[in-house]
Amino acid sequence: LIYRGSYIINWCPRCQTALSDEEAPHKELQGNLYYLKYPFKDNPKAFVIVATTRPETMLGDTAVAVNPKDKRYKNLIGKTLILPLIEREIKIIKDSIVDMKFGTGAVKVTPAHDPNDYLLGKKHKLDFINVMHPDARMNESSGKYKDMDRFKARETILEDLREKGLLEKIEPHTLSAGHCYRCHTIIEPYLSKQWFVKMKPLSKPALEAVKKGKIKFYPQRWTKVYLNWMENIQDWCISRQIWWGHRIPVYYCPKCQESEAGVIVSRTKPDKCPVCGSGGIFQDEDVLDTWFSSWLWPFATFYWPRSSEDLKYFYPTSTLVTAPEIIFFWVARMIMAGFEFMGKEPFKDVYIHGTVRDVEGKKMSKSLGNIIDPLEIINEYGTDALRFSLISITSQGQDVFLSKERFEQGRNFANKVWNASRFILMNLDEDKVKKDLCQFAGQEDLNTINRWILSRFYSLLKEVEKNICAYRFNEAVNALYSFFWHEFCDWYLEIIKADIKNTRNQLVMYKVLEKFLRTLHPFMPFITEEVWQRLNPGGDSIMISPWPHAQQQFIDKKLEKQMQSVFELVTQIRNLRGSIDIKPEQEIEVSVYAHSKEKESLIRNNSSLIINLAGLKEFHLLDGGARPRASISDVVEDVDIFLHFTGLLDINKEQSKIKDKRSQLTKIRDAKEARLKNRDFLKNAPEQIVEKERQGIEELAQTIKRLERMFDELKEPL
RNA sequence: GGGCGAUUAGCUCAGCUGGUUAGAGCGUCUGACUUACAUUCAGAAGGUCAGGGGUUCAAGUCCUCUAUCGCCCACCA
Repeated sequence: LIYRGSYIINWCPRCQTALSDEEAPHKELQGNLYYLKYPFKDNPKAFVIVATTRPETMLGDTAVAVNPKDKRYKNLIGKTLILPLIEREIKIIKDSIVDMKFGTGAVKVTPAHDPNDYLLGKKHKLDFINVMHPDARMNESSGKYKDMDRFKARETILEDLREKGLLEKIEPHTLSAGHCYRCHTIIEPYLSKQWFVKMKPLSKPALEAVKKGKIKFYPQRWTKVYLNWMENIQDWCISRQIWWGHRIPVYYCPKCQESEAGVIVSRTKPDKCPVCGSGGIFQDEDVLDTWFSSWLWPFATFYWPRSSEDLKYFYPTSTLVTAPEIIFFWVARMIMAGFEFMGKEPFKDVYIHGTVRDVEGKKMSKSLGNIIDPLEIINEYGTDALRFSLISITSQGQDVFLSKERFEQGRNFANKVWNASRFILMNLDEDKVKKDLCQFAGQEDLNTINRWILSRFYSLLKEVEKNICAYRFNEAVNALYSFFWHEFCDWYLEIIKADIKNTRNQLVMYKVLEKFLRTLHPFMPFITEEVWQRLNPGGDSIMISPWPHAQQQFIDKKLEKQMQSVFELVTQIRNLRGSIDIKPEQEIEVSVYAHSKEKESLIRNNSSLIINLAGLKEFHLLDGGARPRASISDVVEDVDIFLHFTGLLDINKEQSKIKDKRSQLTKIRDAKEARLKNRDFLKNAPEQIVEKERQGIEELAQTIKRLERMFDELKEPL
């Protein structure tokens, strides 16, 4: 599969090494198209005009090519031209590769300096004249331009041609040229003897594997990019004229090196030439492309080619995580090497993450200098904050535009975790928490709030697991964040605070924190470890503690829903209180009327919780009848809320609030009704959906009625 | 010349197989130094989901076209 030969390769004149196509990315350049006149040998007054973007290469021209179908040149094929400045005789040849529409339809052919021209040169047996030194100065084949830099030579040549009247015109032209990935110098297509790998045979199993789904890309869209590259794969130039790398294991006999037998592939240096017996053997000076070493990574890291337990165990691996630009360099090649050397794919999943860009959208890189230094972020915001924030803003391989403010959220969350943990540690009675949680699986022993937080935790755990498996790390992290902050801290800890020494509360707050830490640990390793050590002094590291087991028996979706509606009730009471500027420390009296028995008992069971959270002095559960006197009111779901108010009340203001809410709900109801009526909704929709829709409308209608009643009643009792 | 991504609240972005009144963080506004946390707490305001057309009982989500921005690939001299 490996061969050596002279071909046009990407040559960096600054690094003075060959490069693979992947190492010479094309970039657009604002250049010119130069039209040069090449006179006929038998009639120096007549010309063929050729167009080129690199006039300096004309010194190496060995033909001019035209399309055989091109009427303009039909009669000129086979005629001889005089190459200006060099005064070389060159022929006009025909080839269908020539695009009649580009330039003048006649193209100068420089077989040693252009890949297409190289092919033409081979095909038409033209001379290959290299006109440049390896550093892109013109060489001895360039006549008077010898030793001039390629761009200086370009200018000079153009001047000389203009002087001779051989420069027809110059047109602005955008072109794209390869640039050295390392130093950004414009690549010179250069004829050079290098080592290559034949890629077609290698690509076959690598294509199959992805097509058949043995290897999957996440996000899926990269599959197409991979397949497209693999299908159009070109042979790989693997020799480099640089110092660092694996030296090519090839030895030459100085005398015999031009023949195949004088080129010896060997792990160790041979004593003498197998052909002539000479002892003056020397090793190839070149090294291998770094990726030619790297593509062995999945198995070379496990002692391949020796067999080992590690190799058996770790090959193939499950997931490779990398950046999009690495797909061709590394991923594709590891897959090819995997099949070639191991007979098996090297990994199952390839997760391609996004690129970190600055606020202007430029890729962050050391060479551009637009990086945010991670160490700086760590100093300023913390290591976990850095990690957490990066994960939370990276959704499914989308690029991220990074600025420093992003890390505040991570820092704040770390702070929250720290403080909540501190609070729990401060109040923890150790003898109360060394119990197995499972004995409570039968529940009754636990009150609703404890059952609720356990249900929520295990629901969260399942969600985190699901999202990790789907490579949706941001979703996993956001779920952890909102659970801990907005459920565990905002509601659960606030509620149990009043009775924190209670044995059940102790156990549950401890267990939830402890399990939560383990779940969060992969995303915030340091702070979770620190808290963990304080929670289990002298115990093992959280790193080696098992991932929590999702205890399905604690999950109670109905309870979760019920508690949510209790919390909404509390929020609504706080809202009412806020709307009339009651001081927080002032306790208030609230009555509620539930429109269903179920809701009524739910509220009754949680009344002390409601009283505490809403800061109530008195709380009444009404059983219908008249509206309490001197009160403002609101509705939430199927509950009417009345806040007793003994001071002044701006009736107009209250009425207009109710009116606003009424019109808002009416709008929604109308829209729903219209949808239900307009089309024959009932005919084709699943019965469930229709029923749900109807219920929704019915509920809205009732709420609106209640609001109207409140509106009317508001003036009377006062 | 091909291919891909983006367009959703003032800003930065989530929204997985179409299904309650589209979410978060920041910012803004109102209130609170309530002994875990002011890197905090309790509330509020803010969106014709880039635009046109289509499929569907139902579209931010599917199809199609257009616009703007960005990226990748390609041997047009």
